[in-house]
Amino acid sequence: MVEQRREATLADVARRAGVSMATASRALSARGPASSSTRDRVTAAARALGYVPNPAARALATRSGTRIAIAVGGHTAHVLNDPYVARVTAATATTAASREIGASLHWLPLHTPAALAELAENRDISGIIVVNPTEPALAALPRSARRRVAAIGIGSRDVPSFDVDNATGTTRVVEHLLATGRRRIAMITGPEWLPCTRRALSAYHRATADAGTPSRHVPGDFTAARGGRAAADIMTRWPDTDAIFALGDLSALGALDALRRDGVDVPGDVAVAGFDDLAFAALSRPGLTTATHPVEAIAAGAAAALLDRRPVVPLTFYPSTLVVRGSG
Amino acid sequence: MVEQRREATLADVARRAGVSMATASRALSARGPASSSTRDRVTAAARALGYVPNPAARALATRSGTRIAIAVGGHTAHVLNDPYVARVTAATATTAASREIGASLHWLPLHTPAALAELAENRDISGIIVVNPTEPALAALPRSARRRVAAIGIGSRDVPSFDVDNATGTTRVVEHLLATGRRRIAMITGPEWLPCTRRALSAYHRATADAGTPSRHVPGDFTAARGGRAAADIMTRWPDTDAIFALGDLSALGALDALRRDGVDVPGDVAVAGFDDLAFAALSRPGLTTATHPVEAIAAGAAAALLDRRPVVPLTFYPSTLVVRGSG
DNA sequence: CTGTTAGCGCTTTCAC
DNA sequence: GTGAAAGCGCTAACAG
Repeated sequence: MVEQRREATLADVARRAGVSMATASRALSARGPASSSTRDRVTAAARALGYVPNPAARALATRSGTRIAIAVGGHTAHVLNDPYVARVTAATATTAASREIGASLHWLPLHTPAALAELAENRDISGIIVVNPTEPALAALPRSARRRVAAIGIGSRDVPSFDVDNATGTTRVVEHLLATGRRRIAMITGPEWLPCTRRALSAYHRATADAGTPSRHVPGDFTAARGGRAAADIMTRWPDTDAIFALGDLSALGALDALRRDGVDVPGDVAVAGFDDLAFAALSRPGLTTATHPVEAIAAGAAAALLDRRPVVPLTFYPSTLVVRGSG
Repeated sequence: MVEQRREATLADVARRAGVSMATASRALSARGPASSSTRDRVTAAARALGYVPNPAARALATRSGTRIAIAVGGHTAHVLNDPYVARVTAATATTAASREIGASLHWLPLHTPAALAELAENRDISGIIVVNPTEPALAALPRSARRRVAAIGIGSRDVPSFDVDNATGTTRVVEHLLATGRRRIAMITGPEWLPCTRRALSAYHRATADAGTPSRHVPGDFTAARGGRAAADIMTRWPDTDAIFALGDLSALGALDALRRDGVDVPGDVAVAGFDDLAFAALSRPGLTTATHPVEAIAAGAAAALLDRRPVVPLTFYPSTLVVRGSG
């Protein structure tokens, strides 16, 4: 740690290394030609001076942007208060910090698919992480947005997707319920406009079909209140249901509560399982059986892909593992 | 919305308004002199061109930074995964978005008070929000950091504090417990090194003293596990305790669970109350009695103070209100 | 009140 | 492989 009166600039580094600023820039950014001896001298000078590049200057010169935007679709700006969104934001802001940039959080009105494209036009934004995008929003992206957008949820030809493997996670949960003797398993999903839960729904259909048991599906919205209503709904329509799997712990906890209130014993009469493994899943009584969701790793992966601008596989799935607790 | 081949720059605006760039800059930023007629012309030109200032250029010229940093003290970087920290980050990133900047999240090792000062040196950072700072960290700040740091927690002569009014919140909770007949109320606080909970502790001491009831205090760390252990500890040391108040819903839920496991009836034998009103406080059985904590408003207030660089009162308290549920 | 003139710190042609 | 020079878009003296 070298103390400097004012922050060292590239000019200082170049001077100390006895080269021009242009050379110093190339050597440091490893872009363009540079002899290895020069590179070493420049690197040494930079370290000696405690040189840290000025992101604003770099952004201005390269038009690369100064922050990574997180965009979340929803009916109201209220989605920005969701704990899941908060986790994504914190993880992104941590990754961003290590690259000397920031993260900003934006609401995308659900019925304005052009909003995402508009964000992508903003040259001050290095890249965008779209959380739970819809197909129309993705389709409205101009080609120029390629490599500038990554999705946590479904992707598209141009937008790589980083997501939890909710198909396998779902399969594991359903198989666990089947293995413990459940035969009439109902599922509560996310909002119907949310495409990224479709894979989970298919996995559920397949798992129940394979077992020769019925499929019973009710959409939710990831809130506890709606989860409770969905559970009541399920028990009315299919009174012999012996397990409820909700895609989201919050909904599952809401379901758990509703069942209990209606005098249904959990897990005696009906098993309940969730998805996400939130901190609170371990605190309910009975504890909530669920599947993990590595949000932090997913957000970090998406952010890194965006910032590194390196070619990336179109679909990256992060594994989800079963967590068995008392509820089912 | 006007479509432009390339983004309009200040030069375009100035040209269209028939003034110099300097004048356009003054007119738009409302800094420095400018006749109102000029101002109007410039504003109109800017709107017509759909002009949006380039934050990177502005940051470079003014050295004002491109992001707001959130710094959280803790023993390990694990504190960055805390849901409370995530809420603060999301709220800050939202406020930042409206100012075209970003937010980054940083861990401050607890025993390196200089880490905060070092962050404050970074000229790419517009301002810092310190979450739960310690006195040594604040004391280590150079004078040059004035107006660049705001605290969510304790402040100092130079650092304004934005915090929930946990003294009043605590008083309300304790008075509620007293009003419902509790007489031996114990309190679980945060870590002992965390100064921002002291006010709450004093309020607790005062409220119990006023009522002529004993004070029973055990430190915690805001986690559920520790809350559970603290509750067990309390019941061992003071078996006649009839209420436990935890400064943090997570701890309260942990306490609730531990009591239940030990066969203690809640609220029959012992009432339990928390603080924060997390989403999950409403989902436990019995529901958790608690006090609200307007994290989003606090973070937005701190961020705005930092970005506006306007004089700010040293201490801003956000009100906390009692939420009575089944646990006490 | 307004225009001119220098930068802010970095990258990037384009010669050499 | 390296250097000179021209910006990126904006603000801040300093004259007038």
